[in-house]
Amino acid sequence: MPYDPSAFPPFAVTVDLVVLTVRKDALCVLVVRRGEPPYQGRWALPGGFVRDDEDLEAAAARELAEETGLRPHAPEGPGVHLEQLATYGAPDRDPRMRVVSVAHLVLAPDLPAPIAGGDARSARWAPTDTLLGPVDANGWDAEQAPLAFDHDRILLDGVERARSKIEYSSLATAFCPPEFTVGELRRVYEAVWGVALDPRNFHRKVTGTPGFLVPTGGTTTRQGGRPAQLFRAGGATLLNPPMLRPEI
Amino acid sequence: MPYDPSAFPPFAVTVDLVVLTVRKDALCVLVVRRGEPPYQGRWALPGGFVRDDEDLEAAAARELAEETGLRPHAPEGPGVHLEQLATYGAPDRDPRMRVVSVAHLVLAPDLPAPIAGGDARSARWAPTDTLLGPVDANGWDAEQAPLAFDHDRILLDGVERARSKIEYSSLATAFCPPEFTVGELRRVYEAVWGVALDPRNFHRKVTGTPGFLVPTGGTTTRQGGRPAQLFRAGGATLLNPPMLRPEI
DNA sequence: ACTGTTTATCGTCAGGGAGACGACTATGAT
DNA sequence: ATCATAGTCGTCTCCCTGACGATAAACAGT
Repeated sequence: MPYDPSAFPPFAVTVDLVVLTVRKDALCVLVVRRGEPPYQGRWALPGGFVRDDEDLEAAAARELAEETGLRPHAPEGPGVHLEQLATYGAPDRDPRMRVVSVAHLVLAPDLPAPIAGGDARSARWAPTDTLLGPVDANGWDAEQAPLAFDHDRILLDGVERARSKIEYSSLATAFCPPEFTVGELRRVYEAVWGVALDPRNFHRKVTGTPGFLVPTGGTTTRQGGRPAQLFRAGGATLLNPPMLRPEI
Repeated sequence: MPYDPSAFPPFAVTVDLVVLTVRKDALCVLVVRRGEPPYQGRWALPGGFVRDDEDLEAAAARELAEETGLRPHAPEGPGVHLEQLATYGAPDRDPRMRVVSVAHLVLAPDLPAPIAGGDARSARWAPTDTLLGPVDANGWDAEQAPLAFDHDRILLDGVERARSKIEYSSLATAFCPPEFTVGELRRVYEAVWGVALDPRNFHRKVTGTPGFLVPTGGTTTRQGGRPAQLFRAGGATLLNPPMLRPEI
């Protein structure tokens, strides 16, 4: 068909962020409170419009920096991991106009300050299990009500992506500080999967996979008990054979 | 920020299709020849604009029907499989305007007719290896030149998605007719992965996985040799433990 | 009819990895 | 000193996989 600007409908394109971290042995997501309609007062995933001259991933990185002050690193480098998740474009997902949102997934280590940087909107870390399973609870706290728009679905997809990716990649280290112990890494897996893992078998698995962990020489007792060796993430990005997620 | 239509730039949103099939023991992709600039005369992935009231997946299904006459089935049902692949939105990916394309992946069984339905554009099945590795060849046939726009990248991502998904899901059956033999299924894996698999171990694996294959009772000799049992896809969608892709 | 070829299918065996779990070590808390 | 906590090393068994031999059932050609 010939080029005709009237031949296609205009869309708004946004990026939404599923920023996950592990805090106090729980998988948490960054949510912001909406200041205006629709869904005023409800929690939502952070996000914003893609600019005219901006790539999708650049827009996601910009929004991330605006909300958290974090900057994504190169793939698999230590620190924040950013990847495209999926795109959501149901015609009625935003009542104001036709919006297509390219969701991105961010995995970050536990941040000391609640949220650095950020704009005027209030933001917080919300445990994903209270957001994803609120229907099971008897009372329905407005604080725990579903997220705005279709963000519940986006969050669910993001959590499921994280759960499956740590099986066969070394991405779980993205939830850890630059130096971490085997036990801390195990608690990441346990928080993301919501299961208990055998410390001895886990230790054998991760220390026996070449290139996964590199000992730094130091030790720490920050978890109590016997001092544990400190490691940093090795160069390996793929875990083969994968870490097995226990049957439910 | 308050709602202001001038606050966001307008985008065109399209869907592009990576339609894969296995023909003559080779992984092939559906490509169409472009009739107008840019990239006039070059091969490209089929696709088109998302309509104003149309969901993304519905747009992909519509384009698929227009190009091939195929209709996607429910997930994992026998027949055509359709899923969202990724979204591509570099500012300069289309010289005419700002276009964000939501690519979808389609896995189809070998179709008897080259392309049924379809519009005026010429279409064909192209082996993916000649499209993805043309730089290695000494001569550079225009027929084998890279695809238009960023479709080479999209194709690469689609092939990689297919390669990894048949590891841990029963999706390889989407490349097979409703009834198929173990050998035919093995040739699908061999074509998609580009490796040779041991027929005996493959047979043990697929017939020993509960819910993967259901015998229909019939046999066939369409591949020559001893008659083989016919199966159809069982209800299982996940393969656990996964089919192991041989090391390179 | 016999032989070779092709494909399907069953069986055997050795090695690797994972689950289950015992044992020991090195800290801090009481 | 004793206990609780967490880390680390070993062992044993089971299951899965890779490698590969052997048999079965069709067809093609002589």
